[in-house]
Amino acid sequence: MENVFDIFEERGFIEQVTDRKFVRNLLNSPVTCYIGFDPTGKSFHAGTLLPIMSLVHMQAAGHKVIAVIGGGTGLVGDPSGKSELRPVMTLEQINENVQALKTQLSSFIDFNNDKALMLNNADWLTDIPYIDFLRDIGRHFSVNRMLATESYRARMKTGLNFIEFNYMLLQAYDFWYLSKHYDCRLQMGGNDQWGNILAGSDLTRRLESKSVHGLTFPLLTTSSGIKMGKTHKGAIWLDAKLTSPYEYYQYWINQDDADIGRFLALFTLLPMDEVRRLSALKGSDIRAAKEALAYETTKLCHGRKEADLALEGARRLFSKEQRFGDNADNIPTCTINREDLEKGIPAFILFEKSGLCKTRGEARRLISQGGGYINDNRIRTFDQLINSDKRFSDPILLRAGKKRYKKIILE
RNA sequence: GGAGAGGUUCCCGAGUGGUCAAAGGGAGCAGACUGUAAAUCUGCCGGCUAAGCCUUCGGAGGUUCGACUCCUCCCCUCUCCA
Repeated sequence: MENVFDIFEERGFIEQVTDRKFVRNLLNSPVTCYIGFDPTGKSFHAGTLLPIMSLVHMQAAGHKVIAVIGGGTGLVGDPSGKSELRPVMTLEQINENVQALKTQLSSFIDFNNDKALMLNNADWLTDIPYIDFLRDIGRHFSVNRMLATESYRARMKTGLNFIEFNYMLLQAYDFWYLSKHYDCRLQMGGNDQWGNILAGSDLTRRLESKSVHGLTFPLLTTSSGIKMGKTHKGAIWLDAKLTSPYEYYQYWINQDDADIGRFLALFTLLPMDEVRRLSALKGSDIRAAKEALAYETTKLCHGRKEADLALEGARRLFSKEQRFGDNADNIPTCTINREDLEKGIPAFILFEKSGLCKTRGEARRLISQGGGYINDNRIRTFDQLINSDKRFSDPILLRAGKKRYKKIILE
């Protein structure tokens, strides 16, 4: 079997490694590795997809993976890569999130027969006596060196409080704990975790005279510099209830040309030959590559059926010939009271009600500027009365701008 | 605890008694051009069926015809001193 390290390198997963040769060698035989995840939300989002994909590859290569949900560290809050203190979460919130994340992750990773583990670091972190911790763990950390790390240095201007300062020790403790109890030899994570990973590796060496390693992924931003997985509306969630498969598909198909090749390698499992072929496409042919990216990512996250639907729906809406038609698709919908519509609803109110615009003012602006469409006809005046007479065929399709659609269902 | 600086609309950041819903930039949205891309140009960018009205400038009070701008108290952040 091919060494995952090579797969990682080929697909662009690697930013830094503690010791390239050593780690590659280590991965020649089955190894246990871990990645920590924040329990800050009830769902993972596109920004956490990269580490998840790395676990998928690790597992496929026969390694044992541990996903650590930071139920304990979440109580403290990681300052890495953040400019401000994060709101401290309550234990209940975190526990709720941990549960949800567990189920979600299991659609990517096989947790059967201990092939993979999901642990909550609250289990070993929350009961440590403070004095013991200081004496056994704290003494191994040089404050001078900690202050020199990128993650802390960045915070020297804006401020860093003691609880955040401690985060590094807790994550280091995790790595040590996992190496001791699960023979975990490798920690992976985003590049903002580099300092924390090294801290864990140092601590383990000091405590156990054992060498454990780390590997980080590039911190993904899109070509335009925006953090991966965020849009103006907020995060792109992996949970279908928070981000529908249709929206998820749209998120991916709308990525920059410049990002497509990189994303195909990172976020799909297509063979690299195919990735290279798609990446080589030029001009408007790139759409084919984007479609592949959108389809494959949606399939991985939501399954083949949903991916097919999203693909069809998108094709129907965006193909020149027929903009809308039958209703067998999963375009976002909203329901409107039938009687209200019979009486007639001003267009801008309809746009606001449908959720296409946040406020009526926004809807007014949209329509006035020529961005409001109903069944593919531009609406002329913002307060044009929309009603259910023949001019508007039964499934009313609203469109805001070029690519945001909403289907109106009467009830 | 002492001294100083500061908290402005999504973010950065002007404003220091009326001309302020608040400069400028970024982000975002729309239009044109396109390929559901990028770049570019134009318009928009607190709420409200709006030439007007309403709610905002850390919080609570006060001075004033009138406050984001002045006074009082409180909360929070940063820098230096301990």
